[in-house]
Amino acid sequence: MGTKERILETALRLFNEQGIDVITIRHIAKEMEISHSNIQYYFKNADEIIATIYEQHLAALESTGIIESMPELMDSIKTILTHIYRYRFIYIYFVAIVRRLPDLKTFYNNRYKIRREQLLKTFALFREQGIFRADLPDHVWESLVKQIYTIGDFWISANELTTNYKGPAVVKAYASLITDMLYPYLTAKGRKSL
Amino acid sequence: MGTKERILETALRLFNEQGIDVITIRHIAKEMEISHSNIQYYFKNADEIIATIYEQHLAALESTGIIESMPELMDSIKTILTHIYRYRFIYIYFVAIVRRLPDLKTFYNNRYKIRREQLLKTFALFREQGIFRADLPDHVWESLVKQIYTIGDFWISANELTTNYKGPAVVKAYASLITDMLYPYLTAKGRKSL
DNA sequence: CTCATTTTAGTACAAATGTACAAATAATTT
DNA sequence: AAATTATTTGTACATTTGTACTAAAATGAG
Repeated sequence: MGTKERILETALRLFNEQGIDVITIRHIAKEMEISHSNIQYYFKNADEIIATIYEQHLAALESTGIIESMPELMDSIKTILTHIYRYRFIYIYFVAIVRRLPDLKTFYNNRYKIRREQLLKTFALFREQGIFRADLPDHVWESLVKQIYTIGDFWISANELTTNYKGPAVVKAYASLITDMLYPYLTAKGRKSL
Repeated sequence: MGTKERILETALRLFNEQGIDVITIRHIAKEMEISHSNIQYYFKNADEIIATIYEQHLAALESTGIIESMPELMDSIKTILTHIYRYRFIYIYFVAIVRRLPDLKTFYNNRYKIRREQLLKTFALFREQGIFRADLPDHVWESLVKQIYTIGDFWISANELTTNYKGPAVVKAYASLITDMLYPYLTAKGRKSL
């Protein structure tokens, strides 16, 4: 593994453990036992490291087309939550990061628009399949997408406020929270498919 | 208005506008056109100011007993969201703040426990009144409380990621998001009561 | 008015950080 | 082997911040 990759890995670990407000290039260098000038050779400053990690994360989340069944949806949710957990510092400092790096906001919004469409199509499909209720107005489904996104982006933070779950176990807990979230939208047939 | 109150007001404004990671005692002093030593006379450091503002906010949110009707619930939600908007920096930097000031976590958790009980009781009441569905398992209601809290704590952040709504208008938008959130839990009778 | 107390201002200093630059070392090419 | 390029280190400097301390100014009590 090259120096650049080791920098990114060490930075990710330190950001996750201690936060972007206390970790500087010098801390990362000390942890790696190299000079801070060496890191500067690859990244001008800490913000550039953060931006690179963020892009890595988004690339790993690359969307996989429209989801067509309930088990597929569950799988997708768990995969995404696992990725988010690995890059959890991003979500804990999300607003501070996009304020410092406005470009990332564009990335985020582009992705959001695509995912929103995909999710709405999945919901429509589930209604056709008789898994989801057909008696709910459109704005409720729109709101559901927003709810899922808000919780998807901030479950890590919510958990840290209460520290109910420690370590990777939190992924399982919040995957089932999202399952519960969908429960009242299911038809009798949908509930059986669970 | 005394100097101490003016410090707290100025700090709140600057924290909301620019964030706790960039605003120091010296910035607040410059904005107020007083010396930073003067602020130090009242608060040892910026963390003490943050803690004081947080306590003010929690005091303003003081819980009002169990909610017994749908309109009362809507009112309560709107009131709380308005308070949160006024103190929005807290929610944007929530995790960073409780990491720096672990005592606030205790405050938060005590409040959460009380509110959780109250909400569950309200839901039970609404089921008895035939407004809420009676066919949903307990864990779904537990999860609903968590969902409401997660969104309640992070709607400000979620909005800033997309910047859909600017200024106080955001309160209205997210109040109706929470209304939508409850929609699939309503019975036919409950839907009419809206 | 005088004295004591409270409030405000000014200054100074150490530590941390971002940034720049030159020198040394390692790796690669010719 | 010599020259070139890539990588790493050491150092230095300006700026910011937290913190401490002293002095000045304002306020209030007797």
